[in-house]
Formats: sequence, structure tokens, C-alpha cells
Amino acid sequence: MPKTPPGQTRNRVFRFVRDCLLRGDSPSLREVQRHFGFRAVETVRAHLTALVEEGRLVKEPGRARGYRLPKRQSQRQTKGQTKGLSAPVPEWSAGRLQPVPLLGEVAAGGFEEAIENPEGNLPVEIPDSRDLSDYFALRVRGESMSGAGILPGDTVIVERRGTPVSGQIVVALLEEEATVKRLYLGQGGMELRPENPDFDTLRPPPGSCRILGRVVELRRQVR
Amino acid sequence: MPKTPPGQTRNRVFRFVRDCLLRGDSPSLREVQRHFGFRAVETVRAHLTALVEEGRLVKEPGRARGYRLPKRQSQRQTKGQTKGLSAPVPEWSAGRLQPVPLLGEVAAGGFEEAIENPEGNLPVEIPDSRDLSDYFALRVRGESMSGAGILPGDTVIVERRGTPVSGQIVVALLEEEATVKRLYLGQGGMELRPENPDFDTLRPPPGSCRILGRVVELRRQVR
DNA sequence: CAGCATAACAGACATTTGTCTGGTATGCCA
DNA sequence: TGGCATACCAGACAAATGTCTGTTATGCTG
Repeated sequence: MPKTPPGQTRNRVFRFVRDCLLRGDSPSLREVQRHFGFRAVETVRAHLTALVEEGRLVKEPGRARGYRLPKRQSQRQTKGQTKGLSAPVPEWSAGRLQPVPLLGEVAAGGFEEAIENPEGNLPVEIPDSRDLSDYFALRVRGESMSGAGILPGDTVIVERRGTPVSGQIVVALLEEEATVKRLYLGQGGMELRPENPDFDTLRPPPGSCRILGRVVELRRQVR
Repeated sequence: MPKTPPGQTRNRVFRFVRDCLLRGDSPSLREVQRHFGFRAVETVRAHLTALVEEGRLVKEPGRARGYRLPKRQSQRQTKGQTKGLSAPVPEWSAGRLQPVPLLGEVAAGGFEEAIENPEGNLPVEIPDSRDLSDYFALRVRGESMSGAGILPGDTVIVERRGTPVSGQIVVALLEEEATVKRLYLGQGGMELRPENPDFDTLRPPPGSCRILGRVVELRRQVR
């Protein structure tokens, strides 16, 4: 019955469980017991319940393998580190994962044709309230939106639902070519503004342009 | 006893279990049963064992909640059924998709603490050759990389493997703060260059900086 | 039609896993 | 010295969870 200094074993137990959980694998009490060579399950349980009380772990009651890492609360509101506007925290993992068709660049060939022949699918999380068929993905071609952090080669995920709203980043279909621009609706009609001083604002005559949808997510493979 | 077309329920079960797993939460048979309203556990077990045989899931034997996403992508062989029907949305497979822990911003509080309090999990596709524990995700805080199209609020997925290479975009740990910069290794030591003229290049003295990993993907939720 | 495969049900059963109750030893401190 | 807290052990127990065996439909196919 080797007794260790207070808190030492507890930390080792915590690190072990944490590493398991980061691997996506919640350990059972007896697995922890075996790993440390304890001769009683209760030893592990004591440690884990203590860790829960300390707030270092969280337990879902009535579940086997129910220990979790606590979600981090937004504990930094007093920090004042938000110089200017703070970026909105994205809500990942809110809906279900669905295969959104990746249409490619949609330059030559036409949009309708691209819809029929997607290049592949992208796992995208979409809200429960939406339908999978409202979404598609496109690869960005030009530099015209680089000022908004949208670079050539990036993939944008587009939701084609609802009416276009002024100020949104949209995908527009102009003469069988899809382009990403920021949409503005004024008295003079529709404006498609690039976010790059080297490009000009487009003012397509009514009827010559179709808004395919609004950009809801962006993904980039680095290197 | 409503009977569904062959394979249909199986796919729905698969998607449900896959989404659970990507959230880092392996469901029990009875949880799946409840979700679908089956009146027998065995129904679920039959589906899951079939999914394991098809290679779409993997099971760790003798464990409660032992179903996992397969490391290797068994390409979907959907034998028959490929009739020229109305473009059935191809099921992208959950092969190398794995739950990567999202650590948050890691500004105040320190990195080690952030590892212990992830905000959640992000479904990320990682290569077969890599291990899940080599990845984590972070939210970007400052404007210092906006020239590279990395904006505040974006989420970067980081691979912490191998030696840092000059020219890569990396996450560096400086005094308990994680920052995204482009790394340059010269004779004068390490340089961390922002990609924004308003920020200065950092030249941390040796030993005061740890490279946590390299940015491999970027995600942004628009609006 | 018979034969076969699949989808689903029903309920018993076995294993895994968490929980409880009580005990021993050690160190700290008033 | 006697509490008192902590670390750990021992074993029984109960709840959660996976496994098995058998049954009823339904559709397909030769």
C-alpha cells in the first residue's frame, strides 16, 4: 500500500484520463486502475470524484464511461483584450453533419451542369432546421475577395435559402460563371462589390444575374 | 414492425453513430435504440455489426460503448443500387474523419490549461498515416496574419508533428500565449513574422518559445 | 411455390462498469 | 496523545450495456 504525497497521484490520474479523452476515448474506472496498478477500483473512483469536485473533470451521471473534459466557459470577459470589435465565437458542432456536394470552380461549363456532376462531397455541419439540398460548396478562383480573407483555392460553403440581404457575401451567377462578391442592394439596383482595390464593382443589369446563395463557411487547406 | 427498404435504416443508423463519434461521444446500443424508437436492442446490434462487417465502423471487443470510426478508409463499394437513378447524394464516408479537440483562443489562461478544457470537437479529415492526438484546433485572436487570409475568429487546425520548417505557418507558444505566425529559421535564430504591416516580426530568444505545430487547415464561419 | 435474405421484435442472459460500505495505514496538527 | 484528513485496499452489489437465441414479417428469385 504505497502512499504517495498528497495530490501527486491525483495529478497523474488526471493527466492519464485527460489524454484518453483527447483521444476520444473515455476510460472506465477499471482501465485506469489497471494502468496505475491500483488494487482497488474504489481508489480510482475516489480520485475521479475528487477531480470532478475540483472542476477538473465532469461526469455524466448514470452512464458508463461518463467522464468528460469540462467545456471551457467564457471566463475572459473582464480581460479587455477585445480591442475594437470582438469576433463572434463560431458555433461549431451545432447541427448534423451532412455531405455537401463540392461543385468545383464553375467557370466554364455552367452551373446547372456542375450541380449534376459534383467533384465530391464535403462533411459540413448544417443546422437541424435546414435541408441538405440547400447547400453546396465551390472553390474560389480569383483574387477579388482577398480583402475579406477569401483567397483563390479556398472552398466556400454556400446556403441557397431565403432572400439575399444587402451586405452579405454571396455567390452570383453571371453569364454561366459563378463569382463570390459582397452584395449591396440600393436604389440603383444590385451591386456586386469585390473586396480588393484592383477589381471593379459590378452592376449587372436586372435579369442578367442570379444570386445562388450566401457564403456561410470557408475552408482552406494550408500547403 | 415497419419494415424499411434494404439499407435505408442502416444508413440512418450509421449517420447517427458517426455524428455521435465525431462529437467525441460513443453511444450505447440502447441510446441508438431510443433515438430511432426501435423496440428491440437486437435491431441496433444487428445494424452495428453489419456496419462493422462493411468496414464502415470499427468495434473494440469486450468494451462498453466500443464503436469507433475506422482509421482507414474502406472505400464505399455500394455494389448494386448504382442504377441511373436521380443522382443519389453519394454518402461521403467517415473514413479519416476524426474528432479534433477545439481548445479555444488560448490567450489568457495558458496553453496547458486550454488542453484540459477544450470547447468541443471538430470533425476533421486527417491522413491515415497520422494519429488523432497529433491534432488540435485553435481560434485565431489578432489581426497579425490577415495578410495571409487568416482573420480574427477563424479556426485553425494544427498538426503538431515533425520539425518546424522555415516558411510554414505555425502556432508558437510565447509566454503562455499561443500565436499564429509564419516561421523563418535563419542564421540569426528564429523569426516569427506576422503577415500584416501593422505588426512587427518577433525574434524570441532561444528557449523562450515553443512551436506547437503547423497550421494545416483553416475554417471560418461567415456571419 | 419454396428457398433465402433482410428487417425487425421479444426477452433472457452475461459482462462490463459504476457504487457502496467498511477497513488499514500514514502524516499533520492542536 | 488523539483527532482528522488523505491515500489506498477489499469485496459485495447494482446499474448500464452487450450478447444470445428464437420468432415474425416482407420482399426477391429461381
